[in-house]
Amino acid sequence: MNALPILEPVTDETCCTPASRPALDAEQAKRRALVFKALADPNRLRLLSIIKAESSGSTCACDLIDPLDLSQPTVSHHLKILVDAGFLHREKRGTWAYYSLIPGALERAAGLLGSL
Amino acid sequence: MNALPILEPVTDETCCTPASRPALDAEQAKRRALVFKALADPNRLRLLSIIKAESSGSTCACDLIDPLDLSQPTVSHHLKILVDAGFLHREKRGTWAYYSLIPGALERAAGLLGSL
DNA sequence: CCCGAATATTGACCACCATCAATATATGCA
DNA sequence: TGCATATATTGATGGTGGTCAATATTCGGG
Repeated sequence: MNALPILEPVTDETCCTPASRPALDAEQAKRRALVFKALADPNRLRLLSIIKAESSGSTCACDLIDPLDLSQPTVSHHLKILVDAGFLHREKRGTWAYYSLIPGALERAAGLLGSL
Repeated sequence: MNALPILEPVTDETCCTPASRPALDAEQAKRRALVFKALADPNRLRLLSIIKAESSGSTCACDLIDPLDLSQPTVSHHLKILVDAGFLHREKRGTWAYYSLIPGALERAAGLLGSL
C-alpha cells in the first residue's frame, strides 16, 4: 500500500530551504525518487508538455495517442503513472477521459531539487 | 557519440518561458528524460544531498560509502551516473576522488520542469 | 620497485519497466 | 437491449537498471 500521493502538498520538506539541512534519510529519498521516476520517460514528458500546452485546461486522452507514436494501452499506462505521481488529474466525461495538470505540481517537483 | 552532457548550459530551451510553446519533440524529450533518470534513484538523491550539505565544496568518495548502505562499486557507479548527467564534478587528488555539485545544475534541472 | 589503499571497471544476476496484442469495462445511442 | 466507441486492464516479452563479488587501475610511501 503506501498509497500516498507522491507529490504531497507544501510541507516543511518542500519549502523554506534552511541554510543547512541534514542529508536526506532513506525514506524521504525513496519517496522523492518516485516523483523523478515518473518524469524519467520521454513519452511521459511529452504527455505533460502537450497537456500543458493546451489552451483549454484539459486534454482528451484521444488527442494524446496520435502525437506520441504509441499504442492506446501504452498511453493509458503512462497517463496512469502521471496521475498516481500527482502530476495529472483525470476527469471522465461520458466515454472520454480528460486530463489536466494539477496546479503547482511541476513547481513542487522542481522545489524538491532545491531542497535536497 | 552523442556524448553531450545532458544538463546543457542555459539555452533557449531552458529559460525565458514564453507564454505558449510547441510541445516537446521526441528528441528533446529523450534528452530531458535522461536528466530525470539520473535523479530517479533514492541513493543518487542521497548522494546529491550529502554532497550539497557538505560545508566544504567537495566530498571525498570515501565519505559517501558508509552513509548509504551500498558496496563501494555501487556507490562509484551512482557517482559516475551523476557526473555523466552533469550534476557532479569529479576531481582526483592522489588516490582520492572528490566530488562537488556543479553550480546551477540542480537549478537548471528544476528549470526543465518549468519549461515543459 | 614493490606493497597497500582508494577508486573504477567488468561480468553476472535479479527486479523492474516500457511496450504491445488481446481482452475487459463502461458509456452513449438506436 | 444490443451495438459501437473510448478507455482501462491483463499477460507476455524484450530491454534496462541496481546491485554485488571479483578484478583492474592508479597512486603514494617505504
